[in-house]
Amino acid sequence: MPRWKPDAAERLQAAALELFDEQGFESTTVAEIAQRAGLTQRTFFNHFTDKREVLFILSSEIQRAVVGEIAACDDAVPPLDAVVRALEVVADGLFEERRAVATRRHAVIAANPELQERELGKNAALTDAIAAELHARGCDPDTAFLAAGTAVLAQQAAFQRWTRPGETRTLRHLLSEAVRSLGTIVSEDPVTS
Amino acid sequence: MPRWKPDAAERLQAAALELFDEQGFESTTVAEIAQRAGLTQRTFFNHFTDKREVLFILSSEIQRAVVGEIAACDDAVPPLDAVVRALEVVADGLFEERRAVATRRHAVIAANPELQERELGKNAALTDAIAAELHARGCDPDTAFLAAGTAVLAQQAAFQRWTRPGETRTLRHLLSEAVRSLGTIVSEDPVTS
DNA sequence: GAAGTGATTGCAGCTTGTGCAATCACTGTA
DNA sequence: TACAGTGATTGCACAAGCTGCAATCACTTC
Repeated sequence: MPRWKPDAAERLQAAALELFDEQGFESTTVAEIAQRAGLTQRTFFNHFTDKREVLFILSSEIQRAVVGEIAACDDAVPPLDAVVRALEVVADGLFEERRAVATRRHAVIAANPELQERELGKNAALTDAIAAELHARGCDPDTAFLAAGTAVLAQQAAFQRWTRPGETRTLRHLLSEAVRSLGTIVSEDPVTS
Repeated sequence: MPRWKPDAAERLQAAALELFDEQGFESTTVAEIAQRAGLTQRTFFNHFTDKREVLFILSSEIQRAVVGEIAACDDAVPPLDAVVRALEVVADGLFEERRAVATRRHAVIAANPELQERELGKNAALTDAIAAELHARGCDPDTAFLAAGTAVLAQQAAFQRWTRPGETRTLRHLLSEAVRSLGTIVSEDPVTS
């Protein structure tokens, strides 16, 4: 018998998601979360830098996956296309099987401004990481940032839809739909054409 | 003689900007800021909901201005173009004359993750407000979000450059340049063409 | 002259988050 | 078997952010 039950971080995340769902983020204390996971407040802060971070366990893995896919992509592929393809692969590999949890989590985040800000921060970090990778592939920094930002924007729109109750299409499908819409929107703009 | 010195919020903002610049955001306490402004911590929290908010006095005004410009725009103008034109007008009307302060403020924000998250939150709020206005003009919600997000992304890229030391071009100029780059990036993408 | 307004303040209290030292089952080594 | 080392967990003390409530007091209004 191990000294401690395993998967402390996962247990904390599950407890947090339940409590935020039941009572809301603000009126849930870290002590409560830890208690439901059979741990203490101090231990919570050993695993997560702050209360919000408990809902973002996966983001570093997602970021690594996306950047890796871009790096593996042929250099001839234009920047935006490279990023979109990477996001599609990751959508299939990491998101699709987690749709149920992702939807609950998304509802919790949507209900609280602090959590929304943290999610925006994670998206920005993803954008910067993508831009850095594009830069490493030879893109100039400004183009890299715009291409990364455009792709993440499409991802955001697709994710929004993907977590709507009643929506059954895959994230990959919604993503390429969003990218197509973007093409229309930008090409209709007199300044760009 | 008035009972209290006027412009408490502005004084607090000036004091905060100085202190954050001198010592950093984290190692500056709200009590310190209030003291330098000749007030107390309690009064600080009467004016601002939290410590970060003191650097974002103008954002509500900016948001109102942008939305107003879009509303005043001819309905025949396509969505992205309408938003970009509005951002250009506001760039001239609210930003250009504040370049010096904006640059100091931007440096402070860039140095602290919490402040960056708050700025992302403000940009997201702006995006949502723009999308709502586009929707009111007849856009479907998804197109509205993508058009708003694209414009704000360009604004972000332009603002980034505008606050770089040595950069002398106007924000309006940098903004239309960013929009043009976006056009190139998106039109080079096989998926959208 | 009396009553009302509103920006400011003090204070008590809760929560978040950190530093530091201690615990204690498990592991590897002599 | 003995014994030192590792590492996840914990308690405690404490700084700082933030809130609710009641009080102050110059200025305004009737």
